[in-house]
Amino acid sequence: MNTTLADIKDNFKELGIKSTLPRVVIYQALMKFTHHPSAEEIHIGIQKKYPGVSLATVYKTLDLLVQNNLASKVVTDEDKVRYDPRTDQHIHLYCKKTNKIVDHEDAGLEKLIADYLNLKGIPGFDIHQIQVNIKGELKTIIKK
Amino acid sequence: MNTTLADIKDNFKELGIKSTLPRVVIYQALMKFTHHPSAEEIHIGIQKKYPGVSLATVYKTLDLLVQNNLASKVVTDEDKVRYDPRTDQHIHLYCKKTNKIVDHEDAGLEKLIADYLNLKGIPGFDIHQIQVNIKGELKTIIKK
DNA sequence: TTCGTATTTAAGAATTATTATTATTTAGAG
DNA sequence: CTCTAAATAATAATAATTCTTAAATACGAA
Ligand SMILES: [Mn+2]
Ligand SMILES: [Mn+2]
Ligand SMILES: [Zn+2]
Ligand SMILES: [Zn+2]
Repeated sequence: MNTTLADIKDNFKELGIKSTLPRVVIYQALMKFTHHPSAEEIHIGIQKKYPGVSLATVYKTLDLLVQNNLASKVVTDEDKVRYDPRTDQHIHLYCKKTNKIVDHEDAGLEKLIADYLNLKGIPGFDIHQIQVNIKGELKTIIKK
Repeated sequence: MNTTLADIKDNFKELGIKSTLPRVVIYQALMKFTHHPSAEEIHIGIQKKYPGVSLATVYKTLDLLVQNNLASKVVTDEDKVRYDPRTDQHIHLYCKKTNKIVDHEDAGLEKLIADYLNLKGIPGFDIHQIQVNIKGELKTIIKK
């Protein structure tokens, strides 16, 4: 993963994005979360180490990342957008209990769907992206 | 479809919902739209025939419908919720061009996914609902 | 290494979808 | 037809996000 400070700076430079501390910190924080944080969560998350970064900057930076394909938006039925450090297609599990959204890898299922739709298509519709969201509950794992 | 005024009133009565003109009108409007309207669209849509219904009532009624399983919420990456007069599982096509969201019937695909997940399951996760959203563009149909 | 400048930032105001409050109206049980 | 709990309209409040602007900063050029 391009997760070190130097990597991120290179990453930004390649895209012609000015490398500022707030941006690096926000991007790192986004990558650290596993449950797809909101802008506010990221803002809170960076407070300890980097106080003073404004919430507006968090929003603008997240937008910038999305625009440059370094992140994507994830919508929920709450009134806040959440962010994903991945931009490739993958399945999301939405936990109704914890409100966590976690990634789920299932290449088999994704291929099944893609093949089916490649073959059959959708009349009158040009497919760009297929999203599979699975709602349910994360089970509490009992370690014995 | 239970779409006549009498049907809707019966429908409401069965659920113990008081049958008021605003509610009937809002519910009818929701069913008439095919592209999954926002509360505001519904509010505007009913103005001509039934002016004076407040936007707050539209919101409250839509919530009531959702609570009683007569409608469901549909989220998008815009900051407004849209509503669906269906509550059964079905596929949505999101048109990036027109912002329309249209239903797509494909029992074959839904069964394919359901069977696959029934068999394989998702470790550590209790599946309640599977949502398939397909983003892309509605093709302009050229009638000759 | 400086500069110079276009870009970015922090702060706070503004916007916008949605929800809450409350006085008034109304559905519908009796 | 009356009575009353529930619904409505009007409007204020809330909360996520965006906008505005003056001050700070990155970074290419000198
Ligand atoms: Mn909102
Ligand atoms: Mn909002
Ligand atoms: Zn993800
Ligand atoms: Zn639908």
